[in-house]
Amino acid sequence: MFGFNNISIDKKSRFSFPAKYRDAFINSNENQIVITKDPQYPALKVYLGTEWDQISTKLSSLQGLDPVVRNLQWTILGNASVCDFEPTGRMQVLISADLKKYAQIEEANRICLIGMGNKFEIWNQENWEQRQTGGSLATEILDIVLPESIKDMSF
Amino acid sequence: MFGFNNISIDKKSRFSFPAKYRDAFINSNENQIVITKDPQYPALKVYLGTEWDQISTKLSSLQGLDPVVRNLQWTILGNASVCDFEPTGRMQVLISADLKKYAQIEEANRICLIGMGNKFEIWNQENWEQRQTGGSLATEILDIVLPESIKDMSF
DNA sequence: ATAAAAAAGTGTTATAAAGTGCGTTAAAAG
DNA sequence: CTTTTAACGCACTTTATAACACTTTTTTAT
Repeated sequence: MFGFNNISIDKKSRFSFPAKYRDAFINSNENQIVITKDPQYPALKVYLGTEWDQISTKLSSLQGLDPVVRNLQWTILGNASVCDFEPTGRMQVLISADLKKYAQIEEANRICLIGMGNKFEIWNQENWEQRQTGGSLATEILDIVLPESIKDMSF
Repeated sequence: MFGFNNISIDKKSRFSFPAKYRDAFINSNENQIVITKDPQYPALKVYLGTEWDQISTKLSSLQGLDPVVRNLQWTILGNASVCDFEPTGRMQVLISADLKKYAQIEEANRICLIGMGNKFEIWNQENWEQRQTGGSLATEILDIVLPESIKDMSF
């Protein structure tokens, strides 16, 4: 599940996964898709249900009294939108108004869906291009000092 | 049970859980909801009855001579409001005047209900936004030195 | 102490908005 | 040229919320 896709979102804020990923979804028996905020960039993360279960379980088990951990829990768990998903059907997923706003795709009728192996990212086209050509984005957050407990996690 | 929801509270201080959580409540056979104070932030914690039983049992069994433990017991146990809850019905819950005040949602007719997996948080919208964008809140309490006995608990 | 009034809590209904499903058309791929 | 995929439009369903009516509890005044 790799690669760049420029796809449309309809008036009700739905997009469909490109057909080329269908087999992969069917093979790993996915029936849920989870979209949430990227903790560093104005972009969205898209996890398959099986992957999400692992990440969310681990993240919610961490000691939430550490402010960095608590912030990650808020961002990732607190913004997760879980959608039922049929790999044999239209593979359509709704993006909530709140997540659209965060990724700055409120107005857009096109988004960039980037396959990153076990997850996807959703970007506003301009932000993606700027990021690719080395520019930085107004809202990005880079200087996080991570506590030991999450240094071995990848989101 | 994840995700961000901006929902209304009516004139009588009731809110209803979004319908998307209904199945989860039914599956875990919940018939009680507990709302209490968040020990660190001006926010509320919402536990399912089954989860509450575990947390409250464990917390009340701790040695109450440690001032930090005692404070947590007061805050969490001493402010808990237990509501009957029918997952198959309207899923409505009343927020007491006292808890509204603590979370600074006295005037507001909207709240943020944040699904964090096994629990929810309720925030006043402005506080939530400020917290998410890295700001700190006047009433938050961060520098708690935790006794060993609660380091493995997550509230 | 009792009655009246006010407040607090519970439940129902109506309606607008949001979300879902599916058929059709247009575009792309084989 | 045929088949598959992507995008669009429409109709239907579900959900959220405000408005209203009723019951119970608390407060106030006599």
